Amino acid sequence: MNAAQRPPASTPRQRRKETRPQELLDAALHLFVEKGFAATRSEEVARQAGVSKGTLYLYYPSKEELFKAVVRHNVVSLISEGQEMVAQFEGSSSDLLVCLLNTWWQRVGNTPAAGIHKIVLAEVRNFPELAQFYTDEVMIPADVLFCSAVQRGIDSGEFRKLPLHEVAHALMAPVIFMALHRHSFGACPVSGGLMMEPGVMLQTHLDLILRGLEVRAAAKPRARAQAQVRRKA
Amino acid sequence: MNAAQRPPASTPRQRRKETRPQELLDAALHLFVEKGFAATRSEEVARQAGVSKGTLYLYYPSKEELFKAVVRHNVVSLISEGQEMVAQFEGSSSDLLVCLLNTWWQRVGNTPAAGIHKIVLAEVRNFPELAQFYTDEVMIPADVLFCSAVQRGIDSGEFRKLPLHEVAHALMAPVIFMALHRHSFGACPVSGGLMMEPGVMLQTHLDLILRGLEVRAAAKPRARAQAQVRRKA
DNA sequence: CTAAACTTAATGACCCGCCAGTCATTAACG
DNA sequence: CGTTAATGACTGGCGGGTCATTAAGTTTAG
Repeated sequence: MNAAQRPPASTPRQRRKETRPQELLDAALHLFVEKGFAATRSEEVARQAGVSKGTLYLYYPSKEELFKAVVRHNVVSLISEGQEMVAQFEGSSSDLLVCLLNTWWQRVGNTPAAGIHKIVLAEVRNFPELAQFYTDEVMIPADVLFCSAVQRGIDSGEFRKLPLHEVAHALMAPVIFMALHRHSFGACPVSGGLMMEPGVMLQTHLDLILRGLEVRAAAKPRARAQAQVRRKA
Repeated sequence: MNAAQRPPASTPRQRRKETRPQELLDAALHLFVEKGFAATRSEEVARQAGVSKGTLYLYYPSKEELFKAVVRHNVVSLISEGQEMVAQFEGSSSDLLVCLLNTWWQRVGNTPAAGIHKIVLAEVRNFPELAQFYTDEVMIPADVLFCSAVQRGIDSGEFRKLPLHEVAHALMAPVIFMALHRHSFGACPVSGGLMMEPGVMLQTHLDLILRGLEVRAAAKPRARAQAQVRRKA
């Protein structure tokens, strides 16, 4: 919307080598999340950061490299933070999961950073190099992080023995999915959209899944229903 | 990949008014899912259907209308099918959910149709008209469908009383999310991708969530952990 | 302390390829 | 021979990336 807000409208052609990269990164994050990678024009990123297109290419050699820089700056660091939390946590594993998901929501889901996943999800097939980059630097570390938290609960006897990756997936999917929607439909001025209170959603989800993970309770009435349908397929 | 496979390479300029729309729809579905809406060139759709670009515009007035036709043809019908299943089902509500999710996976998740959601998720913000269209014709009916299945379980006393929309969300998110990934990273030739067996995933997810929904079990040790974190936020 | 000379951040006009949608022309079919 | 399905060259606009030019800030000379 408001182009060139940094220079107070009276200082064209400032030389500020130090602060440019950060400003470009911020502008790029917002626009990428809003429009997607391919649909974002590099000139618009420059404008939003208060510089010309040429200046942008002075700091980042291509749009793709700019995008990678955005990812590195906004996502990668958060994952190692999470890993530390898992390593240091002292309460029950249920509480760890509660803490992990709540923190994720505050630090990622509720910020533009979550929009990055939307972009990547939609566009990796058109940009194979980004697929490798994002898999290595984000997807795999995040998976490891959540698997280790679940493993902790299984080791301590607090959780049932279930397939690690699948549980991690069931754990993350609803929150990521909600974040995705907030950055697509949620940002559209559509009457009748399915709004959902994030707090209620998180609480309900945790309530459901932690009960599902608990080790007690009589075992297998469910397994039969499952098998029954499977036979049909 | 293989352009113009319909005409046996020796019959240019066939007149086949009846069959063209279906062929164009098929070609469009594949390409939209693979590349996204904006990135798919209309000429390529025509090529894949074995006609020229001009012919495409003879049947659909614009790319956007073509897309809507694809959605109507591939998604909308499936939802009413699901509604019928809920109405007619005679077993327990747990079995209904099992059946619903398994069917969804077979009929949507595991087909190109699921890729449509990926596109929409990523691109609605650039095409506001599509937002309204998809909300009205897909999102809301699907939400109603799943909510009614959960409501059925609550009414019968089989499930705990929990917020409807949120439970429906927790129910659908992991399967839709898996489908999304199969159409993005899953389709990339990336070494080290997080592959997941859909069968195992579905089973684990249902196992978790159905236990979570069950009405028995001592109630609130979890609620406290939740509140504890909330206070921190 | 001023001014000329120099270094380099910043600019934006320009190049080039791409693509949605059009329309005058062509030819299949009855 | 008339109707109309099908064609593809064409237009107009867009956008990534470049590069010769401009000027902000710095150093050196007088």
